[in-house]
Amino acid sequence: MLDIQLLRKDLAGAADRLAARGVTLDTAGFERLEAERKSIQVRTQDLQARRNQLSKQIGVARGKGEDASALMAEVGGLGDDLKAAEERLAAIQEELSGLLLSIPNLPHESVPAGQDERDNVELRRIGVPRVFAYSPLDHVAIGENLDLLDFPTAVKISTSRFVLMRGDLARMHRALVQFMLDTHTREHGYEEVYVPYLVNADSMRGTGQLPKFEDDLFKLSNGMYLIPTAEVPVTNIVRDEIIPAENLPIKLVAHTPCFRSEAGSYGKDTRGMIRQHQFDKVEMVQFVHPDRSHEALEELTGHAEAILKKLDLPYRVVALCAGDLGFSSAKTYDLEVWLPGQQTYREISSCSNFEAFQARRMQARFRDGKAKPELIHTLNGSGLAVGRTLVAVLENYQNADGSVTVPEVLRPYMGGQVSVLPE
RNA sequence: GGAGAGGUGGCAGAGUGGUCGAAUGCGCCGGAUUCGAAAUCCGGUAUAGCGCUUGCGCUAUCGGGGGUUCGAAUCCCCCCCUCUCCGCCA
Repeated sequence: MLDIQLLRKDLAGAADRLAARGVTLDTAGFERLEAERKSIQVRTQDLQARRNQLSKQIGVARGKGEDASALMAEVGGLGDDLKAAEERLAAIQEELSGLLLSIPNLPHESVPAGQDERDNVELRRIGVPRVFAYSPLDHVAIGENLDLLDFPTAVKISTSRFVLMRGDLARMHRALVQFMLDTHTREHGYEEVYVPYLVNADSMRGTGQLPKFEDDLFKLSNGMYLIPTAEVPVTNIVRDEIIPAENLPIKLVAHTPCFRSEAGSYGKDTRGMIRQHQFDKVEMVQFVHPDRSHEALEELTGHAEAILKKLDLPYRVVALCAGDLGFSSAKTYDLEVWLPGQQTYREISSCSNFEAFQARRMQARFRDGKAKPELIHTLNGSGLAVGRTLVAVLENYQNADGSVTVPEVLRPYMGGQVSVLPE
C-alpha cells in the first residue's frame, strides 16, 4: 500500500512512477474522492463533537436532577444528519481504501525502465553451461527413465500439475531442502521458522495477495487460504507489531509447500515439474531498517546465489524492469538457472525489496528509543524453489547412461550416495 | 464436538449506561531530594485520522463486526481468540 500522504502531496509524481510500470492511476478520480472525503469528514466530526458535547450536558443535567428535554430535543435534531454523514464517510473511506489496496508499489529509482520481461536487464552470468556429447534430456525424460518421476499416478490421485516422486528422487528433494536450510541458518545468519500453511485473509492482504489476486489462490470452505509462498505466513509474523530498533534486522528462513491455482496459465509449461499446483520452497525473509533495505536486497540475493554456486549450477541474475515487477515489489532480482533440457535459463528464485509497502498494510513497525514508531522495510527471496532446483540438478548432472550424479554438497544429506542409477 | 469462564493501556488489574481514553499498582521517561545511588516526592507516559499549524483543538479506537440509546468498555446479536473440564485425536 502506498502512503496516502504521498498521493495527497505529489499525486502527479506518483502517477508518473506508476506509469513506468504500465499502471494508469486515475488521478482525477482520486482527487474527487479525496475532496469529498475531506468535506464529509470535517462535517461528520463536527456533528459528532456537537453530539458528544450535548450528551455530556444531558448527563450533567440529569445528575443535578434538572430537566434535560431541551438538550434532548437539540441532539435529536442532529440524528439524521449525523447518520447520513457517517454513512457517507464510511462509504468514501471504503472506496478510498479499496483504491489504495489495489495500487501496486512504486518502482525504486534503480529499476530499469521497460514494459515486460523482454526489457529485463541481465546483470551477470555465473558458471558455464556444460557441453554435452549427446543431446541432453529434459528432467521428465530423465526422471521417467529412472522410474522415479511419475506424473500419471499423480494425476490419478489428484489432478494435473501435481507430481509423484519416488525413491532417490524424493530423497534428493528432501536433501535439497536440508542443504538449503542448513546453509542459510549456519552461514547466512537466518533463524529457521516453521509456520502455518493455511492463513487468514488479513495475512493475505498484508503481503499483497489480496484483494487483487484471489484467483491465484486456493481458498478453503472456511475462508482460509493455502499459502502460495512462505512469504505470507513468515512476513505476517510482524503484522501489528512494534519491534525494538536494536532487534533489526530480523532474518528468517522457512521451508514450506506452496500452493498456486495457476489460473490463467493454461497450456503454459504443461510438461514436467516447472509449473505445479504444489511445490516446495525455501524462503528467506528479512525485516530491516528503512535506511538499509536496498543493501539488504543485495545481500539476500547473494544468499540465494550461494545455493546455486554450491550446487555448481550455471545461472544468471536479472534485474526486473519496472513493467515486470510484482505487485508489491519496489525492486526485484530474478535468478535464472540453466536448464540443458530446454536450452534456456529459467527462474529459480525471485528476490525483492518491498520497502514499506507490505509493512504499511501490516502495520509492521519499529521504534528507536522514544521516537514514534516507523514502518519497517520487508524483503524476501527464494532460496531456492526446491522443485525447480531438483529439475536443474537432474538436467545438469545427467549422464549418458541415464544415471544422475549427486552434487557433492548433497552427498552428506544422502548418506554419501554419489549417483542415482537406473534400476 | 459438548459444558463453563474470560478477552480493558508496555504489563498487572478496576470499571455493569453519563464529564471514562479509562482508577490503582508496576514498568518507563523527566524533575526534586542526594556527593552519588537506593528509597521517597512531583510531573509525564497509547495508536490512527482530521482541522488550523512552533502548539492547540476535534474525531475514532476497551478482541472484531453489527445493533439499542441523547450517550456504550458497560446492554443485545453474530464472529474470532484464550483458559478449565469432558469427548476425540497425531
